[in-house]
Amino acid sequence: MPSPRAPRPAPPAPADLAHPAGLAPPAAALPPIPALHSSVIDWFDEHARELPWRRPDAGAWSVMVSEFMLQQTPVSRVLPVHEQWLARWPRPAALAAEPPGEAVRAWGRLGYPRRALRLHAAAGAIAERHGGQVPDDHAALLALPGVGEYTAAAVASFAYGRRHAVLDTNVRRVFARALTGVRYPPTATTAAERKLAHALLPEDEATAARWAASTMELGALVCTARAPACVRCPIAAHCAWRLAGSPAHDGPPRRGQTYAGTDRQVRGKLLAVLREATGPVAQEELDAVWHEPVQRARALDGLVADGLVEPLPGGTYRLPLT
DNA sequence: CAAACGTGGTT
DNA sequence: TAACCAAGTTT
Repeated sequence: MPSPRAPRPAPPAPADLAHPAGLAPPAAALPPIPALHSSVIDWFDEHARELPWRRPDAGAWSVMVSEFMLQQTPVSRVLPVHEQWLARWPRPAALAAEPPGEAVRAWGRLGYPRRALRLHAAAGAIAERHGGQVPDDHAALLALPGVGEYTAAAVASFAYGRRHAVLDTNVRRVFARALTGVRYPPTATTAAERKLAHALLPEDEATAARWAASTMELGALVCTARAPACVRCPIAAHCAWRLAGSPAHDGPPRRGQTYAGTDRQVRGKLLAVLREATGPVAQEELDAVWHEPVQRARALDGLVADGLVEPLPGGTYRLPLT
């Protein structure tokens, strides 16, 4: 903790940073913030996975494609699709030159296919408004379709080394445990979390970018949701949650999303047929994927409304050409 | 701000 | 096996 007689304005005390919401203080003080940075970054230097979008020669487009694909989809399933995607569309303009349906088809079974549509639209915007170069500015990134607060910060930070708080589910969990002392972060990102993340950001731009990647990787590999591997954690000795005895999550139940029988499942089945088809698909073939006609029609209408499916005059359907 | 939005692996 | 979880965004 900084002395009250510090000769110059000291950075805010760790305990204050960690408890903007007035939660109980941790059982022990954190080390100086720079030491915390070093611990996690040093761990990252030794244990980071080698991923295609992290290679030195990976461009901003590769990073951006990975970020879209990784929105709610595990790395292991993204890897092969990302590789094919970059081989086929090495630059945004190449993707933009093709019909959106091709993006949806190439998306395969990654899930949430609207992301493919948005990535295609983002590529078009980049080609038209940014000279074909993925913007390095957070605000410009945020203006792109499918790019939210997290993705804008991630692309700016990982692709361009810019200084941004990158708050994904991994980082939020690491901060919740190590600094706030709770097992899980709130359901939605709060102002307190943003404040904490910004306060912890290293001053130096390159270090800040490294810190962002490091904390995210720590959450993905060690400080995992169900079974954190604290024995492998570089900051376990300082973790507020551990020091508090690793208390169980107290708030409301995490989240439960049933899938069977939902419109989402029906949409998935319909789109799977259209992805595999080479030409227009007859209504009857789509009817075969789901028995209940009302829900089936609602799902198909939804896909059309979302621009994922294009209805043709003859009562047939295909992935969108425009 | 809660709900919608895919898919598949793990516990 | 039902529930949980995975680098979120949009409405």
